[in-house]
Amino acid sequence: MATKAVSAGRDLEEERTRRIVETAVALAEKGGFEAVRLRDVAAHASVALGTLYRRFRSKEDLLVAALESEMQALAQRVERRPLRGETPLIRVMAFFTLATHGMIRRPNLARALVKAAASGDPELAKRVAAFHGRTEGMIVGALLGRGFASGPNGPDGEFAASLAYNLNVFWFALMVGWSGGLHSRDDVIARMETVAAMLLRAATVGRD
Amino acid sequence: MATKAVSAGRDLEEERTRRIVETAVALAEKGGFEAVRLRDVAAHASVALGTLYRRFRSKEDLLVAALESEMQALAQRVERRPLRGETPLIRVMAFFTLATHGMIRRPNLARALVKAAASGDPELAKRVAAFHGRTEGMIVGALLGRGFASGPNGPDGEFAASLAYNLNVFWFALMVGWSGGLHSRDDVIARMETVAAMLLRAATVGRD
DNA sequence: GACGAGCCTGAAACGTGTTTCAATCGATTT
DNA sequence: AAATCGATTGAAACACGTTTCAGGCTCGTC
Repeated sequence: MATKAVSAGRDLEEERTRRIVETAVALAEKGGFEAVRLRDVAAHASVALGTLYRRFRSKEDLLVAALESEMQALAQRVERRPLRGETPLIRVMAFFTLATHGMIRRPNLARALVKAAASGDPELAKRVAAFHGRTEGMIVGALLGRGFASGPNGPDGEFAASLAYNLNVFWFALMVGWSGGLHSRDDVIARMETVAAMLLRAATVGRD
Repeated sequence: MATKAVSAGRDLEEERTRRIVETAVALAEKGGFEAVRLRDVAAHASVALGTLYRRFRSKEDLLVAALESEMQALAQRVERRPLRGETPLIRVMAFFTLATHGMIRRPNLARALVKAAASGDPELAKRVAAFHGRTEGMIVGALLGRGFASGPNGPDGEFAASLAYNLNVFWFALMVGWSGGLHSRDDVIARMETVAAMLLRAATVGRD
């Protein structure tokens, strides 16, 4: 039967792809961006170099795929244990603290992923934007947690989305700065809190 | 006399360095990051490849030097024609509009410079931080323009510096996004205005 | 004017991302 | 079982950033 064979083939392909991404993550974890040598990735994943290039346009492409996979893990963690807290600021900061720790726990990997995400390739930027969208969804969730969405001064959904976008952009920039050694993990969180507090204050004050 | 000869030597070195950077800018303007092939740069600047590498650690290093030179041009323009406007928001936006147009006027060059600035090399990040500092100085100047520095609700210098830092970080992130084709020039300016308005509102409201 | 130090040059070589290609393999069709 | 078609392989080649080095040049010193 055709379907069976085809889907078996797909499984094989997916299996291979998964192995390639996993290998890339493992190498990046050890030695960062430069340590992800595509010949090594291919060898460790037991595929030929050509196969790797059939799945991924470039090294950055591969690392963006790794980023997507990592972000999905974060999303699952957030889903399983929703962000608690009395105020939107507390909930939002719970999210960014989680995200920051999640990235920085494996610094070499994080730096490699950030570098790939900031590569400037338009094709990749679209995909980066796509998962930014998912991240923003989580931020909106944190913003609109209980007792905020329908409050008299609370931002509505559309406004929360814009806020989430801005917070997300800011966080990404802080990660780029951290990646270059400009500031520490605590700096990232502290700055994030300052800005989040200001944006939220402006949001609640200005919308009577 | 030793001094004379040494300074003559320095002049020659500086002349060569300047020519190298200028060539890099010219090539980047035409074809972006990849078009800056160091063999070509060396040839067009009439130096050997080894000489180029004596002055610059890497391709990114060279482009960061170009970025510094471009930013100095911006600083001079701001100095010559100070930013006018009734409110801090208007003045700050005048600055960011100028800066954004200045970068985006030569898109290929801008993309190349952004990529170099976001490369993640700690050595370069320090230098990028240094000119971020100068940029922040200009932003503080815009914030504290007449009628704001000593007003009853106005931020003092230290607070303005923190604000400037955050605005600058945000602008940089928007440029990275623009660089990948995520948003247009007008998007950058509109988003910048939204965030600047919110941060300034929070600043004035929260400091009675 | 000879000497020495440091810089410059030209060229080769190396590493790694990326491309290419003929031979092979595996699954499907006939 | 033979033919077919796309994917995989292994290996070579190419491009470009980066390093290295031997020889030559410039400039200040003696």
